[in-house]
Amino acid sequence: MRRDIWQWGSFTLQYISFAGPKPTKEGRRMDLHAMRHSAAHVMAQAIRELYPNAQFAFGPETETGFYYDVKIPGGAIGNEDLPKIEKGMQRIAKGRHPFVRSEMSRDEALKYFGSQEFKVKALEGLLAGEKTVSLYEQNGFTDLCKGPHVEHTGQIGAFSVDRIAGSYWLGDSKNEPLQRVYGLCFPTMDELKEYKTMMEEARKRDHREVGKKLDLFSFHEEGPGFVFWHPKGLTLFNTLISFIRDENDSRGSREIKTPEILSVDLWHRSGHYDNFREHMYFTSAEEKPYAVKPMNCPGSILVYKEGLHSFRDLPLRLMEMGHVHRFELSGVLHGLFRLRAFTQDDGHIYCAPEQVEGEISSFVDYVFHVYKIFGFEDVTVFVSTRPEHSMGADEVWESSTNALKSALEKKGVAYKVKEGEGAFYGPKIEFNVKDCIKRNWQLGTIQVDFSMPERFELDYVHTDGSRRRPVLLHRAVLGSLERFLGIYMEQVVGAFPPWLAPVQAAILSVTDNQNEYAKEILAALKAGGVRAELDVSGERLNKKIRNAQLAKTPYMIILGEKEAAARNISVRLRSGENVNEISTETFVRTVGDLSASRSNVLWPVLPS
RNA sequence: GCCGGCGUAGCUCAGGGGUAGAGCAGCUGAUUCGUAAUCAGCAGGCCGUGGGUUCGAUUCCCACCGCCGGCUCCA
Repeated sequence: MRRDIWQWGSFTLQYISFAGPKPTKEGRRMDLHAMRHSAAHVMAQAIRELYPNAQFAFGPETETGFYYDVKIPGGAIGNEDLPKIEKGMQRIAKGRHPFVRSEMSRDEALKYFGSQEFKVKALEGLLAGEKTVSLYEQNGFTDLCKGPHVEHTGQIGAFSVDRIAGSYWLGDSKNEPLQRVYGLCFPTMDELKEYKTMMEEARKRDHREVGKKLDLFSFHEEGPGFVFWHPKGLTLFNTLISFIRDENDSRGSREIKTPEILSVDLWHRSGHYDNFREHMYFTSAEEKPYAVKPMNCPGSILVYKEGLHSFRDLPLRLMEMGHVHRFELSGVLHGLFRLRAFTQDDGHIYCAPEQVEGEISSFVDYVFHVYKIFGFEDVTVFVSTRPEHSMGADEVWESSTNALKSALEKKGVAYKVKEGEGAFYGPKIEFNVKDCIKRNWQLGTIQVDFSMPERFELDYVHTDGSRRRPVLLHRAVLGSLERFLGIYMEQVVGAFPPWLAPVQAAILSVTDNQNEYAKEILAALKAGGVRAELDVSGERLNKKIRNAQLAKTPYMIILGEKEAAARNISVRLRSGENVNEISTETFVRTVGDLSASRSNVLWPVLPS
């Protein structure tokens, strides 16, 4: 598990119910942190029993348990060791061995841990300033540790040794590689089981599997990190774009489109060359250097600079379905979540300084509105401050960060601060949503930028005729459309609402005798704007239904003798319910209405 | 990029130093059937790529590519 809940490309489950101390079956109040930390020590002991020469680095708790970074000189821990380690841990836990704290001077500790190279490094590095250090011992195993721990190993609750992964001393790939052994630990067995069930659920929802099963997209060796959209996936993608386009239009945004490859000079001027180069693709033509755009702002700025702007034009809201390329290390690619090229619903708002707050305020409303439509009701807001790698004066950073905070405060929107997580050109607000299995995802963002307007000498004519510098706001509601679709696929496990479903209706003839009628119905549905497919495969109805059901098709139009004779249709909903013998017009109108309102409902009033 | 694992038919997966198997999907035929898999037959693979070891490699070794899980990074 990663330490931070908003990270994507992976996810972190938050177990709210475990936020604080909790009584165990022993009736004691136990601190979960101490419990997990203690479990790490017990695991270390179990590992040492298996590999007496194991070298231990750090073993902290995580959000779902703990891990320990280990090196086995001349060997490695294998998957087959995990059950052994777990057994060892169970034995130690059963022994109810007390955790005994002691202190010694740093010099003594250096001698004491002489054979543990990482403990020595820790004492010489991180702990160099300490006079004394604390140790914890259980059952003959002593570790350097500041604690606290539970009283004895019997208080550790339910745990399991989960998996093994690579890591480095101090997390730096230049340092020595270590093995990280992850463990899960919860107060009770029920909670451990619940977590494991949830992980199983998450695996089943994996958008890469959904995409394959529903024939939405694929990946190929020939283009690692680049998605290939299939017809059904692209229908989804285009439907999403048309949705967000409508939302933008109704908020006064004008759409533009700018080139994907632009002169390197532009990227020097924008600061991307200095601050973002390692993520950029470069090319050349006629011996002139170009870069493939990793962001859309410079293109938008060129559009703004074309012509003179009056204060009356502001705020000028431009937006672009910008397809950007960003080089990513091969090891981080992950389905639609982490690509090397993706499409942003990327807006750039040029406004007067006094308009910033109002723009932010209405953007917050916009974001909440859209997320709700997708069933993301639980939104967390973060303000990210100046990162190390950045440009601009401190005062400007401070005032723009304050502008963000004050806009949120005036709206009464609660937020948390993420120090040093802003963009290189300005601070930002990030919007996180929680999906239905409690995973957090970062989606939208709005960023204040005083820097680009300066670099590109943007201006507008003020009321008094003087030239003023506008503020640039960068904003995205969905972020990466590809990634958003991946998240949403996992949210609904491929069962898209009618308005998004690539195939809205599957027309199933009961026997071949209805195939002609089925073709008529197909034409009628298509004419009515319903995305429909015909199944005249000669399979039995059961099989046709099964196929449509596995494809998560919202509506199955069943056409048998009865319907053909009465010239009506029967609808089986994805939910299993039926709306029998209605007119094609009623069906088209109903699906149309539900789609127009982006409803999640399959049918307005379910038959009883 | 780094650490570890994996790569066999369109998909899911068995197998294993003597040259490959299942289920589903596909094709053909029969069946014409009312709410989650009709039956039978056929076809389908340079066992990721390139080297090496060997009489012989898909199997063992090495390198590369890709994928998966992590580290780091990130939309």
